[in-house]
Amino acid sequence: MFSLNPSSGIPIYRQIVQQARFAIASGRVEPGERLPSVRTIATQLGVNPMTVSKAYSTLEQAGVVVRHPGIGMVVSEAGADPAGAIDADAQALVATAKQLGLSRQELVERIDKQWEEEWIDQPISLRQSR
Amino acid sequence: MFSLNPSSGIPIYRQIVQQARFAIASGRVEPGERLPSVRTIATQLGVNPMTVSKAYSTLEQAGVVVRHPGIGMVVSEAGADPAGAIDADAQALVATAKQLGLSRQELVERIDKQWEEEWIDQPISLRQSR
DNA sequence: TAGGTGTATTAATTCGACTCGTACACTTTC
DNA sequence: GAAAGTGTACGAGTCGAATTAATACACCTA
Repeated sequence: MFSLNPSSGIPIYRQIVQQARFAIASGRVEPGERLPSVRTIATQLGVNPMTVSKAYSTLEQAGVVVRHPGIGMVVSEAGADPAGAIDADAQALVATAKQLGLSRQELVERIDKQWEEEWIDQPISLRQSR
Repeated sequence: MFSLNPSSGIPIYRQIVQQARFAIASGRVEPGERLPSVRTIATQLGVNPMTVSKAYSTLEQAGVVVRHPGIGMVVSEAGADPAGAIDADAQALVATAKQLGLSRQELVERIDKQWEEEWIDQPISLRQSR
């Protein structure tokens, strides 16, 4: 389910977070389902269990999964909503915009401009060889 | 014109950048006007001129000011537009949103939600004692 | 030329991010 | 209760980027 790209420069735990998010956002793993155990992934990827745990903690804090003691990490209902993943970034942007005295309208215009210009980067998970 | 908050944890040169941006965005310094010289600020704040220079370089790269050799840093016309200051953040947000498969509409909705919830943090420059 | 402007270069240092080893608390299952 | 599974708190080590500074330089104005 997970694979690493050592040359990407992206930290291991972030790659795991990202891939889990895409797996969930794309419906490959549905709410209520379990993610593979920390040790399973750690063995597969050849990394320390703590590294995987850190990825899972990040996902939990983001509300994507819920920790069930003795069971594992289960995908939450809200976690299936991909919009949640960008709330942190959105919040930072809004804070800056308000500090600078921008109106909501002006901010949205700025977003639109970026939306048209921005290239779509391939997600890491799709770059991997399988 | 500038003051430091040593306990803020924010790097000196960033504090300078931020305060210059607010000074410009608020109209305290208008396009065509000069910012104080590197050495003037450095002496006032008790920091190295290079630190101030780094702040100025950042502002120049952002298009807020223009370098006039032998004269100093002059506020540019475009620099007065506060929207430019958030482009970098906006771009990051849009990239993430596209990766997650959000539509433009969904992203804007997310922004709106944050807009209503978000508290307005006092800008650093207003926190300072004068 | 004298006095002002910003900065290239280099180095020291700090600081946080990342990863891992170990040991632990907890739940399920038998 | 015992065995085998779950995630994690704690601590240490490593690494690299970010920050700041000292110095010397190129440039422009008057």
